[in-house]
Amino acid sequence: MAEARSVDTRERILDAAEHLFMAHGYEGTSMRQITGEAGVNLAAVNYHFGSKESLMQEVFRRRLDWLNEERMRVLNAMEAEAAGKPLKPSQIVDGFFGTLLRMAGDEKRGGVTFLRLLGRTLTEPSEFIRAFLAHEYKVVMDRYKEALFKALPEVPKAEIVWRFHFMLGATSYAIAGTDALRLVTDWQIEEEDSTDRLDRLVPRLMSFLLGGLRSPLPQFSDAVADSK
Amino acid sequence: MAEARSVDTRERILDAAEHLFMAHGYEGTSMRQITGEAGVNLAAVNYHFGSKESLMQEVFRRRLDWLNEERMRVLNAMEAEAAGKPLKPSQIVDGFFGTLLRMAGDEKRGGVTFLRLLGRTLTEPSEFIRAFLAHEYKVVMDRYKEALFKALPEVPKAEIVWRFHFMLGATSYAIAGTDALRLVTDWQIEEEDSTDRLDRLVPRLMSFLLGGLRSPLPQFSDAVADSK
DNA sequence: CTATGATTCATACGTTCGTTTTAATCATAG
DNA sequence: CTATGATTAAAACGAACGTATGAATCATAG
Repeated sequence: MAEARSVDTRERILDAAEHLFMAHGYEGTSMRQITGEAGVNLAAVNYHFGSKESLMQEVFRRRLDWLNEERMRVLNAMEAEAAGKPLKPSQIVDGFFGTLLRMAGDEKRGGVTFLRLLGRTLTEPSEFIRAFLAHEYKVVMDRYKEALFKALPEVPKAEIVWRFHFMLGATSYAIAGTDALRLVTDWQIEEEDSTDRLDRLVPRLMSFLLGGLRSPLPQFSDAVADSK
Repeated sequence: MAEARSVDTRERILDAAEHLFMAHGYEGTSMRQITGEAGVNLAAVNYHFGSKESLMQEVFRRRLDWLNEERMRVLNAMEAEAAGKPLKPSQIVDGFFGTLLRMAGDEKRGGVTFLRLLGRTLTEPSEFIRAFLAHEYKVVMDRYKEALFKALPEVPKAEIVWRFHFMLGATSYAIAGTDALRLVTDWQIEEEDSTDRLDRLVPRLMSFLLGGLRSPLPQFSDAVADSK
């Protein structure tokens, strides 16, 4: 079997697709752009992946498989160490979001490009993408939610789920918008080079997420006089 | 001038476009879908708006003009009341994000549909949309950032800008993902009807945002031994 | 060296896209 | 009632899309 060339071609296509999907979105990227940037023939995508949709899924699977396994490894290790006792919220948050962010420093795992793609894709309208991501994420997400339930027994589960959701959003923006929202915020802050910025983003975001997660519970205006 | 029909048509197109852009994204929505749902002729969009891009801009302008003016009104009123003294962070956050969220309860102003569209679009890849939104947002954003700088004089400005960014992300997800991430999180929480959910979302999110905003400042690992 | 299967290539297919054109229809002013 | 300008309608445009086809090219097994 002659796989030497095809592996190269596959990888080149995945890299180009990852980059272009990040920059222009799924619908906004054409097969001709992808094969053009990858320097391969137009038909190569359908030959190696079958379709554009399958290519997109493979782009994500290539990175998410590792990420989710790593998250599982980290959580398992922490829970083994704790020996049945609840984990600290900061541990759990770091296991889920910190692992993700540290992935950005690893160019072998896609670096910031994939992280930005992921950040943007979580709000992507395309149905099949959301369904695919939901499926890929579900098992890990459930484990981390359970850990949070255990770590914060006095907080209603609904509240924890909401705050997990908020944390996802803040993280997604922190990644995706590292340059996207620079336009909006205009920054005017002392410039840091990108690796430096990433190093500092982790503690910055982590501090914000933990502050939000441990914030006092909201008081609903109908808390006493409940109408229904 | 016979404007009776054209106003109806314009509005019908804008409503359909708002809904479809929210559901399938800008690139994922075709002119034929829009005119089909609006019940108007295909050529009507180009007649009334000139192009698909201009239509998209008009969809946003119709809502954002009011929103940003309202945000300005609220901020001006609060600052007038404070008479030079710094505002409370909770006031500022509520003025910016609370105003946005309460817009969702106002069906005349687009309701949840527009809010979801906005949430998703802030991470939209299309260049012209981001540029347009940045332009529309800049003035208001700057005023609110200044207010936060004044309210939190002991916090470095860079940190405030980052946290504003994080808050935007959390809010965006809170809106856009009200059903998008239901797949991912699987919820399994007691179901609330949608108006009830929105009523409760505001204090929930506000509590999270304020917790994050006022969280202890992050400690950078190189804080003491600075290499450069 | 040749045969074989994997891969690459140029090219074309059928659709759908946003936009444009030209004619029909409408509301209203004179 | 008729003329006029605004709006709607039907049809078509070229371009770009994702995909499929069949021949050329490659690496390797026998």
